[in-house]
Amino acid sequence: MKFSNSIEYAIHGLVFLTKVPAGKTTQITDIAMAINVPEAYLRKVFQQLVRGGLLSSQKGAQGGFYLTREPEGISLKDVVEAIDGSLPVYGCMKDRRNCSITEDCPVKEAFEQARLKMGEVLGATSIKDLHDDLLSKRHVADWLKVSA
Amino acid sequence: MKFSNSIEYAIHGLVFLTKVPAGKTTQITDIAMAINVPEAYLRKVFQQLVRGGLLSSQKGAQGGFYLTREPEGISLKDVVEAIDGSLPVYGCMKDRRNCSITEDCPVKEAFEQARLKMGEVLGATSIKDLHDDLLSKRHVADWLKVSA
DNA sequence: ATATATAGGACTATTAGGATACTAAATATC
DNA sequence: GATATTTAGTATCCTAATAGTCCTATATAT
Repeated sequence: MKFSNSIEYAIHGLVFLTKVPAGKTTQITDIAMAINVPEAYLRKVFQQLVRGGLLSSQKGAQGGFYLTREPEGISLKDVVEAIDGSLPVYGCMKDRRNCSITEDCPVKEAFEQARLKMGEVLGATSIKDLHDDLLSKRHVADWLKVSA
Repeated sequence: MKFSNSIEYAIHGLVFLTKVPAGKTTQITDIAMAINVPEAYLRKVFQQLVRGGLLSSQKGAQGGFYLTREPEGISLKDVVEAIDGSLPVYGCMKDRRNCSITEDCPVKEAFEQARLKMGEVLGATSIKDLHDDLLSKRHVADWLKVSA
């Protein structure tokens, strides 16, 4: 069980856009090249982020993508939910078993609690945090090379 | 992103075994019938639980499965790890991108923190808790029917 | 008008999970 | 010790999800 590649691509794409002056658009070709992921696939991922409200886009000449909100307002939880739909869920198979528990199932509740905790942590980390951390930790070596 | 069916089958199988007197073995056929899941598949799931040390098995006539530890010593985290190998992981694709961060990647750290929190919660709930909850909540209706 | 860029759908490939079937090995019991 | 019983282990199939590509439609700045 792991978080999808799409999530990683999305995060890196968003961190990259943090460096772009507000109001300016960036084309998918440039972003894909900068973070070194397949362009056609990143386009798909970015479409999901637009639908999720994290990005806005402009069609046509001189168009491209830009952040809808400030990077400090975009949490990792937002990204995961925009891409995967939700944090890891306990999917009860009650119809396949002969189980009549219609509510307050303790199994489901335990997993739900865990999911909420996870959400709290991911919700507390923003794209801006990641961007700043990356710089401050001086992994500047080729991070800047790819993202500046 | 969801927890696998195998995990649910494992949990219900383990809760069922909680009702069996210590030292007594139960055959997979009976367990599968009781919790209403495919026998051949449950056998495979139980093999994973044996390898994970949660169950022991005895071959031959009058053989079967039995809990290795007391049910209060088996947490949901143990079950998830025995089946899925680990709680949800952030799988970094650094080799596909040109990224040279070898340690302390903030993205990875954030997901790792979330994973640990989730582990804490799941680690705090035991198979016995679930069993007792199910009884006390009086969903006895057909839960007892299938598990007694 | 036209060049340029995203939107969106169709499509393929690869991988993981769910499920089954069959063979080998262990053991209680007679 | 022979045998019936029962789990272990493996090989296989099916299905669904993820990863990734490509082509066409649509919007827009110039």
